[in-house]
Amino acid sequence: MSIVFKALSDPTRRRVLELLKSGPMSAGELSANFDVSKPTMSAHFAVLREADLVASEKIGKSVMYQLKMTVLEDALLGFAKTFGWQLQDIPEGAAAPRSQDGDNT
Amino acid sequence: MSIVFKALSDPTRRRVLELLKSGPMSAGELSANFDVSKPTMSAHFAVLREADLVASEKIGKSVMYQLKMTVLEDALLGFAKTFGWQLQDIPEGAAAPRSQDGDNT
DNA sequence: ACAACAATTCGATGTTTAGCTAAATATCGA
DNA sequence: TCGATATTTAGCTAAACATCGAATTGTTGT
Repeated sequence: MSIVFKALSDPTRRRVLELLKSGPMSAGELSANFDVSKPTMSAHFAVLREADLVASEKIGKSVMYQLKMTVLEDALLGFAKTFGWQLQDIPEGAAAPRSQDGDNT
Repeated sequence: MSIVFKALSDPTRRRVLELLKSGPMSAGELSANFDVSKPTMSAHFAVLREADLVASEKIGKSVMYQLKMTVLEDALLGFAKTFGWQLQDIPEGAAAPRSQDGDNT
């Protein structure tokens, strides 16, 4: 659980997860969204892999990354529960309060 | 948001928050629950303070710490929302799946 | 004033992290 | 096999963290 929170404590990694929300993406495609070197991104991927938040599969020259939603959900839920909360899916059409991201640092 | 997750990435700090769930406690009382030095605990408190997860007030010789539930809730919620989840209070008498804590490392 | 206590700050040490460049590895197409 | 492309590994620096014992600050009771 600590390693999941540690993985989430970096904005780059959180955004990687968010990008993966819409489907699997290659390391290269993901990297293109950030202003850091490929090796640095690779290190971030390694952290996410170690936290088991993503699965990786080599396809041809590329490595595809896929979000492991349930792992993320379970970690968050596990913690939330100790504070008397539970997670619930927001219904599809529920006038999304558009990702009011706020402080992303 | 990063600093909140960073604060939560340490089991000692998570347990401090959990202890504070049941009400305010002094630095000393909190420290008594852990097997680390006072200075180390003090550093953990500082991290929690910086993340605004706790409020501190000096009362006599002691410093009382109080959990800032709403800050914790907002941080968690803010992140959960980007993944299509929302937080909900678990109803009081809801046969608590007793804090099945699991991996706490 | 002073001793006792609570908590924090200080200084030292070892570990981890984010970031870089350069080099190595793996795969594909010609 | 050669060259191009994609990703990771190696090796490094600088900054951040965790932890401790010792010293310091602030408060209370005598």
